[in-house]
Amino acid sequence: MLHIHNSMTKKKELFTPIEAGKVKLYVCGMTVYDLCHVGHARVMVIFDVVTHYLRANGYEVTYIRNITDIDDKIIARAHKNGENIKELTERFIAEMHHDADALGVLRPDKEPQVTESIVEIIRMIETLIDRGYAYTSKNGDIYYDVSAFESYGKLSGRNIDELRKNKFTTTLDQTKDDPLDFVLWKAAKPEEPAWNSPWIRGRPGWHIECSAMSTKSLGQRFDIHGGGQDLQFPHHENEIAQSEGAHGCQPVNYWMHNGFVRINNEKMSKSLGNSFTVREILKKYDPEIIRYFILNSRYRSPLNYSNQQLDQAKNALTRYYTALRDIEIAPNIDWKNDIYFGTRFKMAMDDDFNTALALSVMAEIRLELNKAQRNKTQARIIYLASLLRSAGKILGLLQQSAKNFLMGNIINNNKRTKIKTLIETRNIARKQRDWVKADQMRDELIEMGVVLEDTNKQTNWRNV
RNA sequence: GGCUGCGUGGCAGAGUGGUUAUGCAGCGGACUGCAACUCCGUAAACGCCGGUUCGAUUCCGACCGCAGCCUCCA
Repeated sequence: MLHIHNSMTKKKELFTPIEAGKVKLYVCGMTVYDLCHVGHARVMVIFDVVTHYLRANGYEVTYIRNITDIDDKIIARAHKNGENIKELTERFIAEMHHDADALGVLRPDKEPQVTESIVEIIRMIETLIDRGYAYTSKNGDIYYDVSAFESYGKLSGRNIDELRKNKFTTTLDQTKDDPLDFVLWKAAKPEEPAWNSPWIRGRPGWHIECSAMSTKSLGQRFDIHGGGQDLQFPHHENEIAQSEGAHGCQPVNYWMHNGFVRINNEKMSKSLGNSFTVREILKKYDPEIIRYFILNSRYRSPLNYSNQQLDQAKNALTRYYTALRDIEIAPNIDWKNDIYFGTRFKMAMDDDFNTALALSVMAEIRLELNKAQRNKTQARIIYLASLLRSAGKILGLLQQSAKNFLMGNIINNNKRTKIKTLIETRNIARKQRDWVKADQMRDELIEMGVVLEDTNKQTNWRNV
């Protein structure tokens, strides 16, 4: 029985979909003006696992992750680059897909873009005006009237009066009736992209697009809405105000917010200038290492980024793949049918997607697998290795060939040949009990970043 | 200032009112020509102070420290 921590109630709740057997999931995706950083990777990986797990439980999942392709920062970046906005956003959408693919993140079922949803956005704003939740300001912008929405603040635990106090001390926007009101539609400056509307020619505000796109893709009510913790306020709060204001019903049943990635105990973010792009990390680490690193802690906790952490993840994965090396997988073996490990894996995942605990079960499977290898119990070896691959599939781990993970860095054929030659020479020396020569060969390989493992049958090698 | 959340062994990270995961690293042993791999064993923790309790790391309260949101942000 799957339980999900609902940010709205701050409790773990039994998951019950609106429609039996189906799950509608919406996740706030990227604003595309730069490369993905680790924080983006975290959202993508987490909800990829959520989707995998729901599907493994037999749900038919519709997974929507939007792309914000028009906003102030995009305009500013395009201007700075001297680049066309469309070119810029298309470029970074492609880059995002590149990173997502590398990380083994499946594409969502749909990735709606704001610029392709203007009609729906305008329609929703009209509804909000009709229903008394929005007004036209003096300068022609359309604002949401927060005071009209009684339960404003319920998701983030804000008190409207407290918020007002803070707002008054900072900015006072003369065009708004209330400093808390937020813009739904705003006038575009001359060179900015703009669309015709019943009001001023302009473009949508920041929050309305998610309300419009989730409605467009999933309907007025859906099961799960996900995103980073920083979106809880004001973005998701405003989304609720918009959707509920327009439709008169609660839009989302379960809100899931993932914790931040931190670096040196500080939130990683572009504005702080302390972010690492996925691309940078991929230069040094296999993408699966990033995935393991992300899934080794619970999605709601903060995640500290450091090279030491990635190295630990790398060592752990090396041990998994070492255990899996040279074993044929039986594809019909499914973790769900395993009483001992499978049940505990499921219990972990059922507990609000406790991937860290699920990984500890996988570590136990690995131990049993290694024991089976020592005992040479062939059927058991195949079973456990298949079990490991099957469970790993939910987490998007252990899906590549062991050789690829362990030896993949060295793609240069000459180098491979040299490694092979050195190993052969060394093994001849070993037969002749010429240990000095044999050790020379091995040292030379270590210099090349290659570690040897002798077995009775053969000598295996892998990258350091 | 307001509102959240957090503080677990060397590092990372689960979890629990009593038997105290897991990973990486360490130590001892087995295996090995020596290593590596692997296995066996081992040590080590619950911020501080009170309270509740037969018993608290786990519940409650104060304190200290940290992070986040309140402005763009995954």
